[in-house]
Amino acid sequence: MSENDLKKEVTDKYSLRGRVFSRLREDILSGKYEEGEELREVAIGEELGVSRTPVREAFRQLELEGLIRIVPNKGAYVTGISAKDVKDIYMIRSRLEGLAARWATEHITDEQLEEMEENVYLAKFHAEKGHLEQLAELDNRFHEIMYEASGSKMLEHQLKDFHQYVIRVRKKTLSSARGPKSNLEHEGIMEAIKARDPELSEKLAHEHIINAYENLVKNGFA
Amino acid sequence: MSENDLKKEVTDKYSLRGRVFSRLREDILSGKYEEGEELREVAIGEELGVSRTPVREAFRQLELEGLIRIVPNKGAYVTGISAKDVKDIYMIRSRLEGLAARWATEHITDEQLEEMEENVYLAKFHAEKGHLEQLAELDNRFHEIMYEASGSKMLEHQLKDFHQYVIRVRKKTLSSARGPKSNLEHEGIMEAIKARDPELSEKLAHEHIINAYENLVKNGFA
DNA sequence: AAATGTTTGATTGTATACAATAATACACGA
DNA sequence: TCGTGTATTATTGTATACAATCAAACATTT
Repeated sequence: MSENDLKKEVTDKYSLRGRVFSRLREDILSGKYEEGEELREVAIGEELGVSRTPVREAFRQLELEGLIRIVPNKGAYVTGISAKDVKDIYMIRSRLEGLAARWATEHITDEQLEEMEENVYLAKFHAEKGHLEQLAELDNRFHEIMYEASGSKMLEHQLKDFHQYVIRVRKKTLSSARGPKSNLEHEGIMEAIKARDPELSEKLAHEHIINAYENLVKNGFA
Repeated sequence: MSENDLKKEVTDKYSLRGRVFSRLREDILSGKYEEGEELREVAIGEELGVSRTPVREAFRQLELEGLIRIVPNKGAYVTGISAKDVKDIYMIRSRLEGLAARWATEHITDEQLEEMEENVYLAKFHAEKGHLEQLAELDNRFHEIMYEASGSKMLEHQLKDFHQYVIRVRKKTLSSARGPKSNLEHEGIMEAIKARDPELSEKLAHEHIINAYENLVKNGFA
């Protein structure tokens, strides 16, 4: 590996620690554990059939990922996300997604561009049919394609990190009917990328996230 | 604590793990350990007088912070920073510093503004005298003030994270003679904040980081 | 009854023993 | 000599035992 990520992906799926980490992350994001709930080392260990050691190491990582909060000598608690946190995340994302779009404009490959076009086209279809599930799936994928096309592991990692929180937030809100409008905006971003206009693609991607946030607020996010 | 940080600061200075973590981070950032150097659990433990357990837990955190890279069943290696990483970091920072300046414009307190003015004033003095050490110190502090003034723990945490890398990079380059120009730009940002012009302050802070990067390149950063 | 001290149990923090893995050195045969 | 297989050793991965800490229940004193 010539180019090493600064923030390494936690991909050690075959160690117990890695499995505990992935599993706990999933469970927290899916809402299995409530906000503020206390996670006990032995209980988690027994549930997953491992000792406390790998559980503790996974805890340390989850703490740094921001999913749990460890109080020394007390315990580990699932962190909550405040309304302000959500706003901050979306505003930060808006800037970084803008940057990703700019870089994608400069580095996207033909294959990636093709997948993007396919994505937008397919989304249009599902929007007409009212398939919200598939629409959400395609929405996520569109952004991932853009991250990958940016050609920056650093930025990709940052944005994927934030995406975790977005997923958690979405769980708390009704899946809105923004799908079609969102897809239209995707199309605009894509066209700007195709036109090799970094200025425009950055601007549109930026606005896209702002719009998503405003939609969230309008839909009564607490 | 009503508002909880999403990404928790690692502040557990009184546990062995916390001390190992802080110490290793310092040593890596200061350059005591070279890029690619392998860190062995027992060796580190012996050096700090602790067993492997706290060392391992600290390793997991350092891995997520991106300072080391853990290869399963092999070892922990100090990560390197490529020229592209540096560029990516500066570009990402440029956007986030812009956002921080915007928010600072909206949320800065009188005390913070006063410290900022003092900072710029003092820096001007040291610039004239050619005190590079103090100038660099004040430079760092200026940005920290802005992070704090942004009123966003999320953003503050992100930017402080990146700052780590900036420090490492600076170690590798001659301390440039950019100090005075940098301070002039700080003054501009501050004036925009004072004038309550978020648009302008974001733009200036953004450009400030771009300039810093270009200076880095000009000064022959590899 | 209120406040304070004490005991007890549960939980985390750390050290250490043992298992699994990987790299190295070496022996052996083609 | 080269390549392959095997033994050895060092290192990480995991489990467990013990120490330190905290919280809650209980007792004691005023």
